[in-house]
Amino acid sequence: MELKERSRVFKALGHPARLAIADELAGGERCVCELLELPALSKLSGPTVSQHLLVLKTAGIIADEKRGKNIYYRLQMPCVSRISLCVGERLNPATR
Amino acid sequence: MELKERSRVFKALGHPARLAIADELAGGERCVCELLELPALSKLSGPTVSQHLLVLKTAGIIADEKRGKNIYYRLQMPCVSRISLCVGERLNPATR
DNA sequence: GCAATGCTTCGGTATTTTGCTAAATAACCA
DNA sequence: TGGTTATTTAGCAAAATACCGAAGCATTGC
Repeated sequence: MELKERSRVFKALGHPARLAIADELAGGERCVCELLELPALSKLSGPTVSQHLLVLKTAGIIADEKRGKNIYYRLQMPCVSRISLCVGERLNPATR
Repeated sequence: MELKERSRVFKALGHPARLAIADELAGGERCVCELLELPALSKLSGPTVSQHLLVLKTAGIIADEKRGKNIYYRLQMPCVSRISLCVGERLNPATR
């Protein structure tokens, strides 16, 4: 049954908006308001982004913490950033 | 726009059947008939598995080659096997 | 040529996912 | 207290995905 669990992690990353969030959080924690500014997310409504955050959290990829008025998210599965790099390299080997 | 392309790779791996196929192909090339025998795929119909193979191929994860009566698939993105391992470790750190 | 095998493509339905607006909650400030 | 800001939850329509059976296409063996 761990196959299903493992695939849930990939599924969570399998959406441009969510991958953009993971990429951004690889650079350190961000509050939701900061994430909303990302070019890749700027066309989505607040609730939609919130929904994507929940998917990532449920998969165990990110964690949240409330501080004051804001909620901060951070990457909880550090290997995700390495993964993303590796896939990116494979995709356009010509660009290197 | 490479964000979308990269997320397509994750999306492709984000299904138990397809992840099982990728796992299996990490051990070397297999014909479709062999893949159909995998426990994780044994409950799916031939057409369905074929469909999953197409998704993986479209994402650039696997490649196929016809030899005689059979079609053989192989992993074209080797880093995928490493990725899968890394996620697996993260998921149940207790079991190690 | 004909039948059998291995796999894919087609057409359809059921389920899941995505994204929205409106409404709720929570913290802060005046 | 009442208003404002930051974010989530609820409910819903539209789009995408998953799955199947039937039909199609090569290739092989007789």
